[in-house]
Amino acid sequence: MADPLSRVFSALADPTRRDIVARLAVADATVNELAAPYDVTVQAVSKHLRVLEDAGLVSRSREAQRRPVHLEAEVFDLMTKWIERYRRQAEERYRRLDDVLRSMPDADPPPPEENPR
Amino acid sequence: MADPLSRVFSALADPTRRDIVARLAVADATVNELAAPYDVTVQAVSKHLRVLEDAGLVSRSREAQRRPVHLEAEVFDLMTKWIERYRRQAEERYRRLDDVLRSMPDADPPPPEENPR
DNA sequence: CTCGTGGTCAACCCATCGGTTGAACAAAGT
DNA sequence: ACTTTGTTCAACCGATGGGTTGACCACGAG
Repeated sequence: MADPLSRVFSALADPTRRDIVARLAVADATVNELAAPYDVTVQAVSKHLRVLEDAGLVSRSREAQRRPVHLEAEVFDLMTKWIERYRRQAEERYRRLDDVLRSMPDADPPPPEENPR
Repeated sequence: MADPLSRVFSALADPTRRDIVARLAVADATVNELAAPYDVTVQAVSKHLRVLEDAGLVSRSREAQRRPVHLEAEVFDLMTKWIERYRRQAEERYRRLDDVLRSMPDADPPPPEENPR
């Protein structure tokens, strides 16, 4: 699975990984610190970090024997760009459909915003 | 994997699925139409649509024996909200770090931005 | 009623994923 | 030099994911 977008999306498809990102947004942390709250082994968390790193979401520097993990914000843009593009397109299409319905000879009463949100 | 956010992210972690979304942003389509461009079976595409549907990205209506697929834009917000939150936080943190560095009395030569990006 | 057509369900295959344990490596501290 | 602390590597395990084939169901056309 080479492509960057897939890597980012699937990296964030895991709750633990998202939580790690959330915590890294507050402050850098080491693997052990990150692993503490979860009841999985440190190795498991290390693997998670590897995934995040491969996705470009995170970087590890070296500082003594510690390896502080740092959140890399830029990659987010990749996603937001993709998402926004198709969201806009879909909404645009929705708006146009709306216009069409509105401009329709009132043959078929348009279901009056059936949307019980 | 119950939580909605995970479902959306992992739904979009697949290139084929993203492509389907991209095409549905232009116009609704049936399963067969959607399957045409790819060299996989219709069943495979049907499965993809199921995943997208479970993620709330897509809805299938019934129209004669056809089942047109429609892109649902709202779910995107879930993602963008999540992403934007942590991106802002990370950028904020970066900005603050910058300030700190700038306001530092040049006592201890701060490891001069050891960050060979 | 029967026959295409559009779509799904079911069972299976193999690769990947999240997790484990156990060993190894790297850099202090003693 | 030996030990401790932090981290990763390797091998394995069960579950899930994307794909297949083959049967099945729903519908409209003849």
